[in-house]
Amino acid sequence: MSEQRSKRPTIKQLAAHTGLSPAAVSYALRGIQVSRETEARVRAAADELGFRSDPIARALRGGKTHSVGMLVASLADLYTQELVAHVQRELRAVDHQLLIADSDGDAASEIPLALGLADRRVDALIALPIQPFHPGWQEVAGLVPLVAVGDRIEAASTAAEVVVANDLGVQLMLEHLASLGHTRIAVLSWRIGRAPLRRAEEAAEAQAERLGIEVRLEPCEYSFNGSRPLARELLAADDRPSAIFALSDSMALGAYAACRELGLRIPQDVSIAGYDDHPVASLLDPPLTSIRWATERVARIAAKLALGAIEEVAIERLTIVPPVLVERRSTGPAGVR
Amino acid sequence: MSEQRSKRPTIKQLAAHTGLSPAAVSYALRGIQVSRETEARVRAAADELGFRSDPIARALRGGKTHSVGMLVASLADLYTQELVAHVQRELRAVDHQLLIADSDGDAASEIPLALGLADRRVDALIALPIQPFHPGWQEVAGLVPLVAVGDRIEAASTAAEVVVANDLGVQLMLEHLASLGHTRIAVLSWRIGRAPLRRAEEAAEAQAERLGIEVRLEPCEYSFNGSRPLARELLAADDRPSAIFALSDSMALGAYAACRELGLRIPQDVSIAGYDDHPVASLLDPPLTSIRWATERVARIAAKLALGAIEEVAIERLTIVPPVLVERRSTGPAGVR
DNA sequence: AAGGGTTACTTAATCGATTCACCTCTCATC
DNA sequence: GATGAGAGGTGAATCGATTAAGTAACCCTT
Repeated sequence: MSEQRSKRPTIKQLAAHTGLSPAAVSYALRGIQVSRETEARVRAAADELGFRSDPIARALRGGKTHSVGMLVASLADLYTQELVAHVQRELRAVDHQLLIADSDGDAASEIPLALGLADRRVDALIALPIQPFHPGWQEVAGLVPLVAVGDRIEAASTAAEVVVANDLGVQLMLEHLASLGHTRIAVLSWRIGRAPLRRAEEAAEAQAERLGIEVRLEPCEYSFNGSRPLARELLAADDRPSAIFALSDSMALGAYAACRELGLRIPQDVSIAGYDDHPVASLLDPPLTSIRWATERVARIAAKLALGAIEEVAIERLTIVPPVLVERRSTGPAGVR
Repeated sequence: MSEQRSKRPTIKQLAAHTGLSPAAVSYALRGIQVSRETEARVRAAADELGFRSDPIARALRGGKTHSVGMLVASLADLYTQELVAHVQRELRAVDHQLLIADSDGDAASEIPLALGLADRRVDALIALPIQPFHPGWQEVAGLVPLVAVGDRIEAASTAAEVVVANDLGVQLMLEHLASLGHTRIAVLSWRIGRAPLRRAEEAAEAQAERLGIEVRLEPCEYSFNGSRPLARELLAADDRPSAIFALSDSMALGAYAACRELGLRIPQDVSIAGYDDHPVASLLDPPLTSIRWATERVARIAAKLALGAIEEVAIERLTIVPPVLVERRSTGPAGVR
């Protein structure tokens, strides 16, 4: 029972073991161009030796790798984590591997990371772009079927897009806050100058003008730990906003924590609103007003589209997901300070 | 400006472009065995043509892939998501790729998934094992440096282990609940018969005996959506437990949701306790009593260990993380029903 | 029995980078 | 000026699987 050869058997060893050529074994394993008898013999030998086809070798030759890449902007963010989890689940069902790259909000690293995934021969790439206008996407799309999620990728011909109408989401929330009498609202966005959530920010500014309210875009790390100190700073200032609208629930959580630290009551002292409607939103104290956009469904669609693009079947090129406002108790009438 | 050749340049094209042999280019790119002049020329050409070394080809030849695999038991779980996020961040800092596999609680798929990651030539594998005694780990460990997180992998000689003393964590919580007068406690665990959190369950049973309380292990999906219906069922029963101890915060969230649905107050009607102390735990209504074990630190350590194993530097073989009880307001005296 | 068409294979090239074995200079040394 | 060492390369094999092209055997047809 010497387990000496810790090496896995190759197709060559299978060939030797069955008295066939490597090519014949390769064909047999895929059940083409061989007799029933040979196929059975090869399969038996494969089972006996514990043969597993080497994905790396197959990839090099140009075949499918049965892997899908996913490029996200912040794995520290709850909704991104949800997306990843759901995509993973879909992929697992069809025995595909998930490769993750996280730009961590750094716009400059987005394209290189995408190219890196393409280099690893992912069969498709699901991207949550932060720089949808970057020309580099064109090169990426030339290397691998590209599925854009959340935002459109304008700079390239993607295989498919699942777009959340974030301009509408922002509008819904700002209208809600404005109707409660809030006129000075801080919007926790993204590290400015690096990776603007451009469309959402533009929508916020447009709505501010339309509604006649003041909206301040605050650059932020896209996570709980990133938003807490910022929220604290904003809320401790003399001219603190009467409402904070975080462009993700994770950031809203940071604002909650900041309120706790400062002894501010939600929503009496300050209203907090989130975005994404993560499962925890309804369980917070108080329950968080947020924008829901069917994270799970989006993830599923994205995964299906990626797999569809791999199989080269016809897929829906553009899916637009309309977000809805979920009003809970973290937003209330603006105080009279 | 024809972008016709969407193919990336290979080392062979670099060779043609510089008038050298492919071998020389290969050496030059790594700065060995070539003159300064040649090296500079090759680098210049590489930049000009936008050359990126093919990780797949390198992997096939046996070199490093600059990727690390991570095998988790439920990507739907919040603490797992945290671990993944932090590991990813560490890897990104050294330009490594993360490959994820999720057994989704299915014990039978754990070893095949690990082998699948090994097949993809990950340089190291970080695993959160659910079957630490499975002999298959030996084969995995023979193929790739293996870092166990959370639980020990008994069946194989791992490269390193970061072990959370979950028996202690379970003990702390059960003592806490017992001291509050709870004598009938439901422990939300794991789908029984598939992937027992064996040590935690054993600890729970041992403590139940020691403390003279009744503990019922309830098989559960390791996530918010998995625990909600189960918790609802438990709480709707006539002989409902006076406390629910969920072995992850995600499952505790499901219990919260169930309480909302049933109109039960926490902790007056039922105490809820979690495990992991996720950032949201303190922001819930009421704040969740949980067990903290430094998720982020564990993730960082695991990543460092994996990278250390890759570099073949000496690393700490065994790190034991002691969990602590974080008492908040979701647990209270047992009611007098 | 010669020709055409299958079937079931084998041989060899290929994917891109690495590395072993070898070759050719140059330069210092005796 | 022969000897040896080292620098700076080149050629070919290699990793494991796939696939185009070729071949041998066989059956069927006329």
